[in-house]
Amino acid sequence: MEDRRQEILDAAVDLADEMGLEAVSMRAVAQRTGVTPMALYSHVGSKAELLDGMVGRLLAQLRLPESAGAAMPGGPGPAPDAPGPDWRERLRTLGHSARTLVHRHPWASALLFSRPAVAPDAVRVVDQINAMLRDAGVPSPEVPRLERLVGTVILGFAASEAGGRFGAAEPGCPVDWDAEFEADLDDVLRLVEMTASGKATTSMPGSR
Amino acid sequence: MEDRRQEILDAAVDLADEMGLEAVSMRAVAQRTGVTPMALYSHVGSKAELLDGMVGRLLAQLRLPESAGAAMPGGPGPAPDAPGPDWRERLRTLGHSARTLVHRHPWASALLFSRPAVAPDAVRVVDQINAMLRDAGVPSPEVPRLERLVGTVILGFAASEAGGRFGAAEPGCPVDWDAEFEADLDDVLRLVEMTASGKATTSMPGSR
DNA sequence: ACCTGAACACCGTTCAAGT
DNA sequence: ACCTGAACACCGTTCAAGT
Repeated sequence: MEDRRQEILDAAVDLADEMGLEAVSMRAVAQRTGVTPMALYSHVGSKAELLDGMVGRLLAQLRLPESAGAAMPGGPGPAPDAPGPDWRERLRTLGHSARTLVHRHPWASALLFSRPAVAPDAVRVVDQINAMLRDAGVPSPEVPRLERLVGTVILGFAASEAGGRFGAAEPGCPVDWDAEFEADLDDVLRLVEMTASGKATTSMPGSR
Repeated sequence: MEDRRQEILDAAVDLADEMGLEAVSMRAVAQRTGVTPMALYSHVGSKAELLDGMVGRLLAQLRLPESAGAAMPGGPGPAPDAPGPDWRERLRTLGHSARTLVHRHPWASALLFSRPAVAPDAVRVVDQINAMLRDAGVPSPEVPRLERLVGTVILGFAASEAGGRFGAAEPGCPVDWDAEFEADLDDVLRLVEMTASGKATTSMPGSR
């Protein structure tokens, strides 16, 4: 029964949302689940695994924009020319979803930097971005690098907001963070376009 | 005597370098300084302040590229036309310094996201980047946003490397991270140039 | 297979006391 | 002003024992 594990993970996420990540102890999570601390170890192995599971839950619930030409009504046949949202719109949507997720769970931003994109929920996101970049016309050898760059900008912005790096800029000049994020997304899109159109000098020769 | 404080901070930095950040406890730092745990509180106030002081020490030792037309030999008179390294070279140098610093102190990347750029050592870096962007011709209202974006890309890359987000990409296809960082810097430079030349639509209207 | 209780080796921090 | 020792309320995890 993996049911119990999910229950534990959800309790831990709720606890982090309400009291902060430092309040997430094996003992506190156990109490919230109505069980003894040691009972957790049958389901999560260790605290590190608990934290991994927590970000996994979050990534799983991240709503991804549907890829172009997918999820069309009218039968299982492929519809390769169906005009789904174009890559620009999909990338913006993904960016907004990710930022919203971090707003909702600020404690997650630090963990997202420290866990490799290895869990299926994480590779799902990576694959989505790769697909967008290919649709944009980015040459194949540049796709992985650009995927990491796009992820770094989006995640870095959200982490800077959540962690406080952007905090308390100028007291006399309040910053509109929504608008700034939009402008950053614009810049990222332009970068992708430039790489796609070959205006950028290819600075990544054969990997090796 | 602020001397003792520095001694404590350095002991903590050494401890983090050797054993990781989780080994940095008040008790361990005290032992390394040859003092009782409680004696630390006269100098650092709390553990949070200790961590702040640690990143402060690191930022203070970050070697910044000399700004254009500064530190010229031959008297205190201003030499506004002295050709120091151009903004491109200075930004690359800063990027490499920051990445090298995080390589040397991987534990610092998480802290850099969670502390506002408020300490004098941090604003020193921010001001440097602002100066580079002005030299590049970025319009004034866009300078602060672009400073944050540049910082986010550089810090985000270093944090992804140090934290493990980039870890274990494809086993069959090793990635040259030095080359990737160089390519990312190229992209950032191009973005700055575009903003400077006004090719980018100004997406940040009057704040508010 | 899952859960319990006691125990071990730790934490950050407060407090009264020393010099 | 700076340091000490004891104490408080916590940690993650191991281990033997229960069902």
